Amino acid sequence: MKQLRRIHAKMIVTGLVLEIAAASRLIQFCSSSPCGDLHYAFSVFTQIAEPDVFLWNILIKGYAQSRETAKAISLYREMLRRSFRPNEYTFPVLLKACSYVPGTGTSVQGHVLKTGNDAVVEVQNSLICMYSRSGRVESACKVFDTSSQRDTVSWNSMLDALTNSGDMDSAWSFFNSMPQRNDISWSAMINGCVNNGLFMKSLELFEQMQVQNVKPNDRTLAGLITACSNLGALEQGRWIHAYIERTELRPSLVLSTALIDMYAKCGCIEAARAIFDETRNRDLVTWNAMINGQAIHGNAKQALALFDEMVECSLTPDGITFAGVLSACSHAGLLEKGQEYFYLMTGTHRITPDSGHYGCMVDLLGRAGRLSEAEQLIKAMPVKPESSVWGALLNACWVHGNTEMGARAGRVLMELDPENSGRYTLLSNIFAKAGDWNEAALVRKKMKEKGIRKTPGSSLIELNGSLHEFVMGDQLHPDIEHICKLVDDLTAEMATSYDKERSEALDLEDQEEIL
DNA sequence: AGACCGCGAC
Repeated sequence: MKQLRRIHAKMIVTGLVLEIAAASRLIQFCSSSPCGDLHYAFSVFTQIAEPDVFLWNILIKGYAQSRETAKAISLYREMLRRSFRPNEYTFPVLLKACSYVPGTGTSVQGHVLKTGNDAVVEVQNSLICMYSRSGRVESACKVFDTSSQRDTVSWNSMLDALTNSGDMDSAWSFFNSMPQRNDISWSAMINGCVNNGLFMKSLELFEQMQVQNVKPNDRTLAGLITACSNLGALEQGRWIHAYIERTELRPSLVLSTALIDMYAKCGCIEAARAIFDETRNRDLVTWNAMINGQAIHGNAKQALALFDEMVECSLTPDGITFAGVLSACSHAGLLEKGQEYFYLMTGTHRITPDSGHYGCMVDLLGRAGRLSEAEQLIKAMPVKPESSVWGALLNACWVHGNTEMGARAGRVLMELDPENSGRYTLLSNIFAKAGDWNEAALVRKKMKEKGIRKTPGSSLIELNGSLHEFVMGDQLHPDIEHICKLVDDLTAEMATSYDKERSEALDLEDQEEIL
């Protein structure tokens, strides 16, 4: 930009700015280069008496790409007002902006027809994407079905629209009927599976993709890593990591971030940290992955240190950053710190907290025994509290033995989350703790009547490449005796420092369920 | 003269 300004100055002196060809190059650079400056481009643009369609187009593109969608659209309106005729290059960039501004897409489609650009394949494809992004699959389908010509992009865009809508059955048959597939088709299908929770399926697809000799791109690999995070499939995750190191000189930022998240979620916080330390040009998402990873592992100190470090690097935290920071505070019971961050988030950064943020605050206040403040906070929430928020309060009521508030929270939870057996158990335990055995039994009866059963707890662990699964109460593991002995020893060790109040004896059935 | 469509990790 510095050099560019110098050139611009020279152009003004020589009168070259008035030459539209020269000025165009200047504006093109400012609006599309990553180190450019959109406002600068705009100010040069405004000084041109007779801009051409090309100039309008690249400015609209600049705004659409930098997410200033409203500005992109108002620029387009201005262009029409000044009687410029949009061409085949105008619509693809404009429609990108339209996906984010409700109600604009359909009228732009009208302009496409009126200006005779409806047969241009890029324009048709952009329409499909626009409808897909605005959640209107049927309209996307209609454009696809009636389009005069289709290229690979058309098919891929339509596939993407189908997976976005969650209709994976249609997506499957569409994928199988495609006349040609490239790496992007495969990555669209793999990511579609991941986004719809079909993690195993996505790994299977990757195998097929390799059989067919299609080279995975960054998007494919990022999707697969996400699948591994969700499955806790560390070994597969490691394999993909090794694959990346084998095939790329340095993993892209997106891949590094996905790997950090995967290792953290699979329990390898050190591996996550190692990648984080090696990652250059970390962005907000990278920091968020690491902060949330430390929070998951209960490392409050590290999470908060990372937050400070991130701010020092002049990055602006967002709602996800604070989700990690607050949950770290909540795990460690750091009430004052948590409050500090909550005010930093809402006051300084003007971020609207979601249910998760409130859940952390309710948990913090509740554990500290400040139950009425916790309840007040829920009542003052501008968004509808999810069940987890009331769950945090119910838990606090159990810890601190507040029966009345517990009953109130319990009632809300029976409405909000009637299938969750844990809530019934906790509420019943609150009554039992207060000696109100009638109420305790009543809650249990209601639970039985509704046929709610406890989902058996299960855990998976991968050790030296083989998977060990434990389901609540099973005795199937070959080493079960050894494992139980170790658990007993650990329990005994913990009991010595266990909060006396919480270990208060209830009847045997209750004890089982709490554990 | 110069450009346009498919992909977003927390």
